[in-house]
Amino acid sequence: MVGIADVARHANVSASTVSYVLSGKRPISPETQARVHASIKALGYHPHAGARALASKRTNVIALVMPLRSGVHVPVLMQFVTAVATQAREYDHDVLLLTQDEGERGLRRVEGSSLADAIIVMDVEMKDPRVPLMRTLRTPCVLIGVPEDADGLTCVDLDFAAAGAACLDHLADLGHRCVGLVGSPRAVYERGTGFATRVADGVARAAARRSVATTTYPCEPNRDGARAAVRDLVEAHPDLSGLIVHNESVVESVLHALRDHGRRVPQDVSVVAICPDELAERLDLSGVALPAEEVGRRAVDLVLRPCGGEDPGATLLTPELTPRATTAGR
Amino acid sequence: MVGIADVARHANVSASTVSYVLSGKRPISPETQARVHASIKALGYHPHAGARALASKRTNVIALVMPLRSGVHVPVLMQFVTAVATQAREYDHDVLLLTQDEGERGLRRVEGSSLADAIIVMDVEMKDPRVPLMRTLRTPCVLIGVPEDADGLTCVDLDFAAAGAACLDHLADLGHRCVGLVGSPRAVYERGTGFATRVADGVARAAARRSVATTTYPCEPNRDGARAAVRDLVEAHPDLSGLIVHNESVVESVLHALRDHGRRVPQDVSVVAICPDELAERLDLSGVALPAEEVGRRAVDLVLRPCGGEDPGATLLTPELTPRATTAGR
DNA sequence: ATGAAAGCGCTAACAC
DNA sequence: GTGTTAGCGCTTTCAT
Repeated sequence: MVGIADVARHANVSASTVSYVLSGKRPISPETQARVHASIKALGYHPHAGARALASKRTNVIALVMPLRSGVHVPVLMQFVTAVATQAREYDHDVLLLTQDEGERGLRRVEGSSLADAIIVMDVEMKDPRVPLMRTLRTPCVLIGVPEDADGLTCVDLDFAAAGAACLDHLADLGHRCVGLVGSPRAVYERGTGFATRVADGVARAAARRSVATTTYPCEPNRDGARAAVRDLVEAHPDLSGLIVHNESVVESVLHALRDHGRRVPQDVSVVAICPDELAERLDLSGVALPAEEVGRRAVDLVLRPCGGEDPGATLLTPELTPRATTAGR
Repeated sequence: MVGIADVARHANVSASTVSYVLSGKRPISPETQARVHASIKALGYHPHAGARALASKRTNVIALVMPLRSGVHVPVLMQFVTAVATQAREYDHDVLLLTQDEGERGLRRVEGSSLADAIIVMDVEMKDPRVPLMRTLRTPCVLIGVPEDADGLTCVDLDFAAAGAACLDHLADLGHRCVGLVGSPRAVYERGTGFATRVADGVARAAARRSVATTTYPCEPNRDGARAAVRDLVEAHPDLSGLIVHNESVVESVLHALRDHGRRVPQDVSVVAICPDELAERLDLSGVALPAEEVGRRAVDLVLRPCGGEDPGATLLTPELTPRATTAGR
C-alpha cells in the first residue's frame, strides 16, 4: 500500500507537507505543490479513509436514512437518493446508506461510531419518533420533510401548503368556483403525514381567500378509490369544475373516471395534480412537481455548508406550477 | 467521547480484553465478558469506526455501485438496494452508496482509500468497461448481472435463459405451437445487454426442443411500439397463440393491443411476461418475476462469506414461473 | 514556507 | 485467561 510517507519521500518533502498540499490548510509554494501532486499521481496515492478520520475527526461521509416501505412514490425516493449521492461528491463526501428500520439505533450508531460527519433523514413525519433524538445529536442533521415541531432542526421540503394554494389559485384564476381535492388515503391523514394535511390546509386557505368552495376527499390508492372519489364529488357538487389531485397512484384513474361520468377534461372539468414530474409529463397534466433533485441537493448543501451559526430552520421550496393540457378557463 | 480505555477502566480489565470481548477472537471468561458488556452498556460505548478500520484493516462497510439512469425498472432497483442494505446489517456491515457515473474512478477510490471491505456492482452489462478493472481489484467484488466474460468474477443474477425457456415450456405445455417474443428495444440488443439476449436465446433453444415456432420482435418501450409488435406478429403468424413479453414498459399496452385486434386473453392468445412481481400481480399476469430481494441478499452473502478459496463463478437463480390469468390451454 | 513529532482510538502480536 | 505494547496512516500542533 502506498502511504503518505511514500509520497513525501518521492517528492522530497515531509509527510506534513503532503498533507497540507491535500488539505490546503496552509500556504505551500507552487513548486512544492506541483512536485507533490506529481508524486501523488505517479504513485497512485489515495489517503486512507480510516486513518484520516481518526486523525482529523472528519469522515467525509454523509449518512442518509432511507425509508423502507415508504408512502412516497418509489421513483421519487430514488431521485432523492441519487441527488444526495451526486451532490455529496461535489463536497468530496460519500454516502452511507441506512434504512429506516434501524430507527433511532441507526442514528445512535452513526454518531457513536463516528461513521459520518452529517446525517440526512428522509421522509420525516409530523410526529416522527426520531425527532427528539435528532435534536440532541452533535452530528449535524437535516430532515427531508417537516415535523410538527421543527424547532432547532434543519428541514427541507417542498412547501406543500403553497403547492396546494398554487393549485387552487390556478383554478380560481381560470374562473372555477367549485373545486374538489382528491387527497391521500384516509390512513395517511390519520397517521399525521405532513404533506397530506399541509396541502389540504393550503388549498382551504387559498379557497377562503378566493371565495372558492372546496371539498377534500381522502382517496384510497387504487382504481376503485378514484372512481368513488369522482362519483361522490360529482354527485354532491353538480357545479364542480375543478379537481386537485394529490395522490400519484390515482391521477390516471381519476381522469378515466371523469370521462366515464361524461365529463371532458379540460372542457368540463380542469384537473391539476401534485405529483412527480414524469407522471405529469406522461399524462400532459397541469400541476406542481415534487422537486426531488432540488430537495436532495439542498439537503446536502445545508448539512455540509458551514452555516455561520444561523439556524436555517425549515427551508420550504417554492412550488412551481406548470400548466399543461388538463386545465382550461370556463 | 467514551473510548475503549474508559470501558476497560470501568470494567477493571485491559483495553485489549475489551477488544477481544467485542471481536470474540480469543476466549474470555464468562464473568469478565459480563462485566465488560455491562460497562459498555453503562457508558454507551461505540468503537470508533475509523480507528478500528485503521488498526484492523477492515471497515465493516460494503460499497454498492448503483446505476443512475438504469435500463432497469426503478422499483426493482430500489428492491436491490434495500435488500443489500438490510442483509449487510446481518453481517454488521454498512453500505456505502456509489453512483455509476463515477465509473472506474469510483472503484479505484474505494480500493485506494480503503473505504470498503467489499464491492457490489449493480447492472453490469455484457461488455461493461468496469469488468477488467474489477478483475484486478484486491477488494472482493460481486457483480449483479453477468458480463460476456465472467471468468474469475463472482456474479449473481436471475438465470434469464432459463426464464425464457420456462416461459416457452409453459406455453408449450399448454399446447401452443406458435409463439412470439416481444422483447426489449432494438438498442438494448445492440448495446449487448445480457438479459435481453439471454432471454431470446433461452426461448429459442426451448422452442427448438419443443418444436414450437418462435419469432423475436424487438419492441420500443411505448404504446406505439407495443401496437406495432402485436400488429406485425399477428399478421405474419395467423396461428400465433402465445406471447412472451420481456419488456416491462409495454406489457399493459400489449394486452390492450391484443384486444384491439380481436384476440381475447387467454382464450385466443396466452401471454407470459418476465417482469417485476408487482406489475404481474397488478395485471394478474402469468410470468417469471425478477427476484430482486433474493439477488441482493445473495450478493451480500457471496461477497462477505469467507468462501473457502472456491471460485463461485456465476450464481444464476432459478426462475419461478407463476401461472395467473393470462395463460390457458388451447 | 517547511519539518519533526505527538497523538487520534483501536487491534493484534507478544508476553505471562 | 488476561495484560502490555507497538503500530495502523494520517493530521496538526509546535518549531524553525
